[in-house]
Amino acid sequence: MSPTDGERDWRETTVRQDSRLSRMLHVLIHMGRYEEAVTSETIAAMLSTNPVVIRRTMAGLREAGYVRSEKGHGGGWRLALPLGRISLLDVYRALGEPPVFAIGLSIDHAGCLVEQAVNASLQGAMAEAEAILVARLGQVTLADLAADVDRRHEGAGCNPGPV
Amino acid sequence: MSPTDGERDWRETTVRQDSRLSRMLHVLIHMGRYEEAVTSETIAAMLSTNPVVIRRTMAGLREAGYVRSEKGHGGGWRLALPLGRISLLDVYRALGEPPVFAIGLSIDHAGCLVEQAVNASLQGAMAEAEAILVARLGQVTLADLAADVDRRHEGAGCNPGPV
DNA sequence: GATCACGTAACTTATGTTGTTTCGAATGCT
DNA sequence: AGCATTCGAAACAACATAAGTTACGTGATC
Repeated sequence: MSPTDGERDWRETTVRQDSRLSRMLHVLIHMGRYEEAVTSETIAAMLSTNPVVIRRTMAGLREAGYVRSEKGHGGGWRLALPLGRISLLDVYRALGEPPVFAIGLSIDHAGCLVEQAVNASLQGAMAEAEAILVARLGQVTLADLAADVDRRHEGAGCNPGPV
Repeated sequence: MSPTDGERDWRETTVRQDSRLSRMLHVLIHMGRYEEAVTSETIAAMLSTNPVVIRRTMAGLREAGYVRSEKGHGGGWRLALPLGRISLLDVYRALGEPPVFAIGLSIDHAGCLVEQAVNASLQGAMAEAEAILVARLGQVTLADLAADVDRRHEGAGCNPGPV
């Protein structure tokens, strides 16, 4: 019965909910508190994950010029810019602008006017929502968040290792 | 924390990009053009998918009172309300309010002030974006979309089966 | 009662972040 | 020079969930 056997043009993309932005912001703000280089291992312990995951994710930030990495003794990661020069939007973009929405459009029937109308409406709403999100992310710098932290309590931080 | 009681929880979960909303809107508008019952099989052919997927997805719409299903000869799915009485938001909610965002928060370290500040900022931005999205979805009815279709072209529709 | 069509359960598929291991390359200390 | 440290990158498994599929039961119509 299956109407279209060969047709696989489903443009379906799976998107695991992506916590890279949240995690990298966390890391960068911590880095802003210390001048010394931080190793991937230390950061991984901080986030309860693996050093390789850290390197993989921070690679985008390095290419965008927000952090630098150094090998060998005393090496690790350092901020390349002050926190005030990095917005949440900058980090988001450095991560490759991962998909914002978990809601997708079905584009099976490009010629169907109903689908066109549906998708145009949904797309418009999502574009507007994304514009708001991007605008807000662009207005907040990492320094702003660091100040929030100071406002919440003096000097407390995350311990490396599990909570 | 817990800014709002009904607030979505941003736990780390995998989320495949969800085209159910788009697809159901598509189906409902088509149903608005015919008075007769439409079988899951016909709808499935229309969307190049499986009847069971249709039943599974439409179950939410039925429970919410937007469609009715009848078994046996001449059975199938019918609208329970005129298109003008159903907003895109209604459909979204009938589907169980699936996750809007593919961006998640890391909540590994509930006691970490940095994480709290990061998540509060991200959550605020996402909540605002979601509010915009919900507002827009609530303003558009299925009848509005059907009118868009008429405006684009007279009477053309999707043929059951592949495009 | 035979057929049609939905209802539901159970299983498989597909996809991308994440987790992990492993090797190589570059850096710095002894 | 030799060696420990640390990043870089490739390769693979794990995980979660919408979508796809199969199978069987239930109820309505002819």
